[in-house]
Amino acid sequence: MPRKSRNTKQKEIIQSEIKNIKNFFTAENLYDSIKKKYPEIGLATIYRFMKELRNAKKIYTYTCNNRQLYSNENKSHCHFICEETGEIIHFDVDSLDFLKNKIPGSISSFQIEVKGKCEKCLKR
Amino acid sequence: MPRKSRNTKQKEIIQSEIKNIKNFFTAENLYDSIKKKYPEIGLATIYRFMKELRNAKKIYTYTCNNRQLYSNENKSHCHFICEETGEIIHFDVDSLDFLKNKIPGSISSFQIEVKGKCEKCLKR
DNA sequence: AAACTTATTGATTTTCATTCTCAATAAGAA
DNA sequence: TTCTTATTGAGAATGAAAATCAATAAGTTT
Repeated sequence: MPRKSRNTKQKEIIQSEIKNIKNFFTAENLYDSIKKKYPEIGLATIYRFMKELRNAKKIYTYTCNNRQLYSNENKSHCHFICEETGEIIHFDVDSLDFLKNKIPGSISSFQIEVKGKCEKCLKR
Repeated sequence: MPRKSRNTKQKEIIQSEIKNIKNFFTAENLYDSIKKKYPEIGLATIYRFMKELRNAKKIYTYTCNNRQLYSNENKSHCHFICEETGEIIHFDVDSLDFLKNKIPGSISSFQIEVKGKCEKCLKR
């Protein structure tokens, strides 16, 4: 843990790229899109800086399919996985009432993963 | 995908060991406890058979801390992670109402992960 | 019970996302 | 300009889970 953080070209590049992303993205997603303009960027730098941004609460992180997902606006990530087909369907919950009096602290983000059978499979 | 499944000593051992477990457990947990009585068991066999049991819906699987968790009874797994200390606190939800009309199919299991600041950290 | 087919095993290797290492570079204070 | 040290990028390391494969064994067929 360095005592003082420095502003670098790489951090600017990453942050300005993130600003344009509306949905969830992986480190590889980010790496690929930045590499087009700045081929000299390193994947390790992405991972490192994303961690810094997460600690600074400037982005939110989730896990989907054993991969880390990042988001700069969504404070929740919910998906339904069909156990037959493996299909992933995203959904939203509008209220946090279901967490009321469950959480011993303050909430900054959450994710829900539901497994089951999708409608197509139920009809078969 | 074999056409016909066979009953083996190893499968019996694993299943009878699982029956005694009340909480969530990892493949390593299972491997370690079985190895005491049956040192010849292979870790690959555990992973393989757990997958088979999952597909047969005889156990439920969750992800916690980037590790796969298994359970033979719990149909849900909920935890709260303190972003400051990394402490993990488990909790339960009693009703599935919050998922009503959100899920395009039937639900067999679910997990919730909440991130935030625990009470100790809030007081500091 | 012997022969036969093929599912299963266990040791090992591979995978793949993420983290670590470390020498070289560069931010920004002095 | 010099100096301290945070940051970088390439590549190696990590670790859980999956894949490989020759040897073994389940259980069906004679």
